[in-house]
Parts: sequence; structure tokens; C-alpha cells
Amino acid sequence: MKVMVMIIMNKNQAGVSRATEQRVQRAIKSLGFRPNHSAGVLRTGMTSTIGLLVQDIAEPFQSELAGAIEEVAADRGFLVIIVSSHSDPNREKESALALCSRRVDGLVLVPTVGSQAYLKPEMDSGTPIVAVDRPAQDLAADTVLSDNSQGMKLAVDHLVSQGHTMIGYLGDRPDLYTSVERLAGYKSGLLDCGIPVRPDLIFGQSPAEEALTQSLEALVSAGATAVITGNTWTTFSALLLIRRLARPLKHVAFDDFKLSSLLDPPLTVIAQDPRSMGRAAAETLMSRIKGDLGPRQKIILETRLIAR
Amino acid sequence: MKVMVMIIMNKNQAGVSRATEQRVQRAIKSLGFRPNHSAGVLRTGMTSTIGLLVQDIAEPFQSELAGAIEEVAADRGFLVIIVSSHSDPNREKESALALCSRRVDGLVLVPTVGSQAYLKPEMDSGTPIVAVDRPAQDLAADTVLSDNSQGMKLAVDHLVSQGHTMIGYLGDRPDLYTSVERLAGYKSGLLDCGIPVRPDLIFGQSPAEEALTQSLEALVSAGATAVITGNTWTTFSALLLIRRLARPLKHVAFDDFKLSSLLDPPLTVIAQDPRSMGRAAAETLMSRIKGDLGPRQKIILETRLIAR
DNA sequence: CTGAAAGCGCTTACAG
DNA sequence: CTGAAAGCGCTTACAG
Repeated sequence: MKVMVMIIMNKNQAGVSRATEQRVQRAIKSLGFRPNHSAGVLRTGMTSTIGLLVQDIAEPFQSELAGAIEEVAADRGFLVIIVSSHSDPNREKESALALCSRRVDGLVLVPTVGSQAYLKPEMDSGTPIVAVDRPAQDLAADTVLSDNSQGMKLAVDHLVSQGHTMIGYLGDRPDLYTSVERLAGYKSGLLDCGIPVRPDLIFGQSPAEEALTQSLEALVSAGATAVITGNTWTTFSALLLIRRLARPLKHVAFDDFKLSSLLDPPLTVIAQDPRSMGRAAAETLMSRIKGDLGPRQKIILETRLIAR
Repeated sequence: MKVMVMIIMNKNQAGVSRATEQRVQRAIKSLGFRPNHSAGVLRTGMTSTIGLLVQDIAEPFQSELAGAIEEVAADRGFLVIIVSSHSDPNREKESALALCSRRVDGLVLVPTVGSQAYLKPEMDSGTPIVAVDRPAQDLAADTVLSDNSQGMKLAVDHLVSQGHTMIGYLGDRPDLYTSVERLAGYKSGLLDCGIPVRPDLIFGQSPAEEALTQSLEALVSAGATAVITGNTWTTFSALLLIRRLARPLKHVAFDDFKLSSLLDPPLTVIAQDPRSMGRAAAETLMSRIKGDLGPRQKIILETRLIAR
């Protein structure tokens, strides 16, 4: 039976009569026969599957990234195994190696803070790897990033053009790549405008509510008239806190989000484009899978300011 | 080499000296050897992989669902292949069969409007399938649903208790399962309160902006003092439109979303719990994979009203 | 208990 | 051109 099926499926030309072919096709359908993909994998080495290792698939930025990657993959006949590292380097490593054991044809990952050196053997043996949102550490992977620093400069310029000079910054944990870049953009944005950088206006921490409350109060009493929040969670918490302030504080947020346009007072944001990032990452990966051996690529996508 | 590795990895007891074992372990590491999962699949028939077929992984509700499913799967050592059907029955079918060809140990799907009868052979041959958010058509799959109708009754009760009797309803396409359930809840909620159902206050359509504008105007001129929006996209569009109305319109929305608490005026919502739905679906699937042959299950999760 | 050999289901190189 | 046979890399049933 299975041999016949294979014959029919592979060469739909002569040799077998039309009637027989139809009979077999019907048998395939009624018996629910599906070729065993794993057997083909064993023979050909190709899985038509890629791995995607994100921080957390439940978060909007990451899921939009994943949606774009899946779309490109689907267009090319690939499926995507998605795993969340929850920002834990050990889980990242375990999951990445599980994906490699499944012989994915390529891997897109949002690296955690740890080193990705453990993936070197995989790359050397021909599995292409693309890092997205942050660069990989100790691994010569292709990379797709947002221009975090340029975005933060836009935010600073925008506020300065509105007359602000005391601009606070509420960033994320300072050990994250994006934090470093955004803080650098903030500082150079100020310096470019001839405004001194004041350390008492800069805070970098995980977006926990209590710490944030303190930081915001410190900003205000240091005389800040505006604040930039450096990531979505901080933005959400800050939105609540800012409303309760006696004096209004102009707020610009890094990262757009659904409904940002509906807030009152309106919120100006720096928007990354997760769909474009995902598409770029997936397309880079796909061309590597097809055999592109060109030099390592670093794709940096501009961010834009949406003034409100 | 590989044989030795297998020997070491499978039985880490006697027979091989500690020194040799360490040498081999080091060799594994330096050569980057990873057992080929597909070969094992071919032999054992188990992939330790499940399939997840959602409408669109980029949408918040679906990605939270996916996050919970992935978490349960990861706990049990399973990976998840995620595919988006984009509400297209043909893509659903193609993707589902691609997953079956990869011999996933089980499948969770958010069914599209089409029939899922094509999956019967898979179920019969032992692949468990769980439908989530909507029931599968023509397929005896386990099912995990929100109690849409109960949620809509909560919304109606809430508005009636505030004195509203002219309550409009802006639903989604009427052919969706959730639309049918929510509309039924709206109607029976009104009837339970002794309020007649007025067809001129009921609209069901895809959440396209222009159509919605007309519907909302029609509601208002029919005398509605409150409106319930039946899905997130309609809610977002309606939020903008309602602000522009001359007379205030009390608004209750089906489905919670990030930042709903920050809106002005505040928005009362009926909240589903996608994480719990995902967890229930994944746990049901996992127990089926483990061999649970009990009767078909239908799990219905309550929704709750968050008054603001 | 140990170790060689069979076999999972495909694909493809090869003999006829 | 056709068709039987080898082989991908594991796991496990089986012989020694």
C-alpha cells in the first residue's frame, strides 16, 4: 500500500492508469494516510522546520515578531517551533539544544543576557542562526536590531523642541542590551542639544511598581518637567503614577502599544516595528538555509516617533 | 563514536570507567554532538511535540493562550509547533495535516468556521485533539470554552442595575460561534430582566470602521443609552467613536485588554482568562497523550465582570 | 547481563 | 526508464 502511494504521489504521470490512481487517492483519503515526515528527515536531513526562541510568546512585541516570522516561514513551506526562554539563560540553552536535536533547518532567537557560545558547534555544522532584537554573545550570528539609540535621540529632540531641558529617564535593568543602547541615545541626544546629562534624572531598574514610584518622585523633586520611559512595562506603571502627580509631567514612551492613541492625555511614543524585524530575521534565515554563504549581516531598522 | 555516546548516555553505570566516560562526555561537548531526534521518532513513534493551530499568533488573546500551552508543554518536556490559520479553513486544514505528517503527539486548535471532519482519521489513529475557544465541527474533540453567554448576561445585568434599559449591542460576524453565544447571552440577559429585545439595537458585523460608525449612529438615534461591544477590535473602534458623540454613552466591552484600566472614561469589561483556557487545553491534551481514554470532555470557564 | 542486529518509513543512488 | 535495495540514526527485542 504505502509503496503504491509513494509511487502515485511522486510521479503523477503514466505507468498507472487513471482509474487506479483515483482508487489509490481515495484509499489515501479514507485511510487518512499521511507520509511520515520524520522518515524523510532521517534520509534527507531537512526538516522544513525552523526554531524560534523568544523571551515570552505571550508578550505583544514578541508575538508580533513571531507572527511575522511564522508568515514568512509558511510562505516557504516551513513550520515554526516556538519556545519561550522567560529570559532564563539556562532555559534558553536547553530549548535551543532541544531544537537542534530536532534538526531544525535554522534558528531565530532573541538572546538572553547569557552567552550563546554553546551554539557554535551548530553553526559550524551548518545550522544558520539569526539573533533578533538583541545581538548574540560570543556567536557570529546574523543580527536584526531596532535602532534603539536613534529612537531615544528622537524622543529627546522632541522634548527639547518643546522647551524641556530637565528630562528624566526611567529605563529597564541596565544589563540589557536595549537598556544600554537606549540610555546611550538619551545621553547623546541631550549632549547634541547642548544640555548637560544629570545623573539624578536617570534611573535603570526592573519595572517593579514600588521602585518606580520612588524613582518618579525623585525625578519630580529634582525638577524634571518631562520623562521618557524606556520600555512598555515601565510605561504602563508610569502612566498610572503620572496621573496622580500634582504637577503635569510630559511623558514620551519607548515602544508603541495598542491603544496608546486613546490615552488621555495623549502619549507620544517611539515605535519599533516588530513585524518588519520578524520579516527581516526570517528572510535572512531563509536565504541562509537556501545556501547563502555571504558575510555575516547586521540589519538595523530605524524607529520612528509618533507625536501626539 | 556515536555508538559509544549512546552507551554512555543510556546507562551511566558500570562497564565504562569514570575516566572514559568523562572523555566521551567532553568529546560530546566539543564536537557538539546531538542525538538525532527524528531517528528516535521513527523508531518509537513519539515526537514529544504538540501542534498548536491558532487564528493569529500575533493577537494578544491567542498569544496568551499559546503562552500558557507552551508553558504546560515545556513542563512535560514537549515542544510546540505553532501555526496561524488566519481564519482560513483551507490554511487550517493544510497546516493541521502538515502537523500530522510531522507526527505531533497531539493537537490543540482554535477551529475556523469550516468543518474539522478531515481530522477524524488522525483522531481514530490515536492523535488526541483539543479544540479551544470554539468547538470543533464534525469532530469529537475535547473542548475548552469560555462561557460567552454567561459573560454577556453579566454585562447586561450590570447595565440594567445602573438603570439602563436601552442597551445596544455591537457584535462580530454572526457566523462565529462566539458571536452566536454572546448574542444569545445578551438576549436572555435582557429577557431575564424583563426588558424586551429590540432588533434595532443589535448589530453584527466584522469590525470595519465605516460600518461601525453607521451602526453606532443608528443605536444612538434609536435611543440607546448604553452599548456593549462584543469583541476587542469593535471595542477599540467604538472607543474612538463614542468620544465624539454629543451625548455620553455608557460602554461595556467583551474581553479585557491591557490598559483597559487606564482609559478615560473608565471602561467596564467582561474578562475571559486565556491563560486558564490554554492551561486547561494543554493539560487535557497531555493526559490524553498519556493514555487517558475517558469520555470526551467539555470544559467551560466562567468569565467575570470588571466594573469600573 | 552484554552486544550485535533488526527495523521504524522514507528518499535516492544504483543495478537491470 | 523501472524497480528493488540500501541507508539515514536511533531504540529495542533478541540471541549469545
